[in-house]
Amino acid sequence: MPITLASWNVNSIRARMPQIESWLASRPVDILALQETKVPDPLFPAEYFRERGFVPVYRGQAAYNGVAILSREPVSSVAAELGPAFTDCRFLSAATAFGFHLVNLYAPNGDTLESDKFNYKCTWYGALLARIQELLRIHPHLALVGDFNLAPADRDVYDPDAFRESVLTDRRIRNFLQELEALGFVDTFRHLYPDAIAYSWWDYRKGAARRGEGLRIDLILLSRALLPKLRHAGIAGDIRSFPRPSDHAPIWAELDP
DNA sequence: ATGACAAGCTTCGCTTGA
Repeated sequence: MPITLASWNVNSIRARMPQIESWLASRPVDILALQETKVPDPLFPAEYFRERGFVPVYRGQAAYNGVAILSREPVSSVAAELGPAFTDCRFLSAATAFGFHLVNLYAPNGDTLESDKFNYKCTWYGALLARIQELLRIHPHLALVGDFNLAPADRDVYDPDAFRESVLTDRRIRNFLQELEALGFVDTFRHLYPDAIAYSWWDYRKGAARRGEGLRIDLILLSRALLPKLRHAGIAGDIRSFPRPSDHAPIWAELDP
């Protein structure tokens, strides 16, 4: 049986419990990384997931950010600190029982190119890159998943001209992905489907999902050592037509055990 | 030039998201 690794920016785990339940029923997963849980740790619905056979690890805060890993098997070496300068909950790494180390990330959006938030996004990505370099030396079988707030190429954007000066497509941000690729990481979906047009996020406004106007900003990257195990990858875009959806779809990859 | 949806907190209005 292949191992299913999935990632989903749920935009509030408490608001999204019905959708999480129905998606997990339609596609059983072995390990699921969540972003934007928007819940402090004491209020995380840990018991709900334990009752359904998951080991939950999570690091959240009120209102914003928040990351979690739900695993069918115990995890170890859990780390949530990216550095003293980063107090927001956007990073969670763990050793899994599925033959790889996992990093779950929720990259800052960056607001506008001129904003302090964009400077923070660049600083954050710099720290992430340093951490990944360290981790990769120790754990060559490394999966890097989450909401990157980064569209790798113009074909990942429904209207590239409209996003030409965007914090999601800016050269400095795309360079961080290229640095990861230089370390040997591969964008699994793009690797399997070089020409596919598929998105993982749609604006809630303007009927963007219905019109097919989205972005592919959620990614599952596998290290060079782990890539030979990749069998399938996909984006569960149909989740967007369900009631009260997240603005992001779950993404998944199947790996050989 | 602007808002449009959605969620949570600052809760009947504001901030943030992407």
